[in-house]
Amino acid sequence: MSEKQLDGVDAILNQWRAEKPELELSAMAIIGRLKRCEALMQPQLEKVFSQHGLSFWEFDVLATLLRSGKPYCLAPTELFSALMVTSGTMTHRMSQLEKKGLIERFINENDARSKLVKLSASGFEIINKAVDEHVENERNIF
Amino acid sequence: MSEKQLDGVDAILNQWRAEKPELELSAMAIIGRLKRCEALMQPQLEKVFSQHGLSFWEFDVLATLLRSGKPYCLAPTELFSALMVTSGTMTHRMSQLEKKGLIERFINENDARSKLVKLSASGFEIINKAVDEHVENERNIF
DNA sequence: CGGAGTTATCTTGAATTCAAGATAAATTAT
DNA sequence: ATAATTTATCTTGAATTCAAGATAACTCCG
Repeated sequence: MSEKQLDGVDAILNQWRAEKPELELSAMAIIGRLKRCEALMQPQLEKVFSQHGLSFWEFDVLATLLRSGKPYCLAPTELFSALMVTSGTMTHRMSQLEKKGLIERFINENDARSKLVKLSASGFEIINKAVDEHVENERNIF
Repeated sequence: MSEKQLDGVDAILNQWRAEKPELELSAMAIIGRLKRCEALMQPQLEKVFSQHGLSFWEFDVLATLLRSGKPYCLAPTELFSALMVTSGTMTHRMSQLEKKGLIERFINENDARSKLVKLSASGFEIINKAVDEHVENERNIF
């Protein structure tokens, strides 16, 4: 029953065995395949995003707003914390999404340091459909 | 025995359950955790690289040369194919590594279109040690 | 109240990457 | 042999990101 299909990771492991036989590679094998999984999955996921005119990061921001629930509105810090990017990156993303009309921004009554971010009507429409297809896509990947 | 420790992915799944209960999230749960794993591992791996004065991509290029075996020399196309980046990215990486003295380049006698890439003596020293520690680091991550 | 420290955001400049096009060398077909 | 095609690499310009520093608004304490 032992499978002998060599994959790309096996090829790399074999090179290491030849060049540095003293290395204990079991951990590398697992981490390597984990990375491989991600790399193979990425383009598949992006296919669905682009069908809705979205890039990966645009999907990410809009989906975060959607799943936050009504009124689909968060402060920038909540967003970049959830998305694990810097505040500077978030500033850039918000301005792009605002240009595309997918989000709207407005004053936070409770804290003048924030301009809140909210899904626009069209942003909601688009991300709502895109999420459905994304989830279906993830299921198909298995 | 069922663990009830909520992780970041669980929190996201719960948000989706509240906002869009019709979604079937089992695939998202797995893919989400896979991404989470990668995101958590990355800084840990970079810690070792930086101890050797290397960034992630520098380690990647040098390690690819090392595991190719003597004479630690490949054509640019072999490198960017292995590394899954574009040729333009590879051009940039090679020029940076050459500036740092970690690789050397020279004429390919068999094909004048290529300038071959070879680990320098110092490049070999550095990547050889870095790989040892990297493998150890990967083992510790478990 | 008023200054010190904290927090939220934005700005700037550099690094990294890719896509698309340009260039030059090798290969193939006539 | 030579034109057409393919292959290998590099160049260019745009996109995305981050780190570090700047700003402005809050909070807290005496």
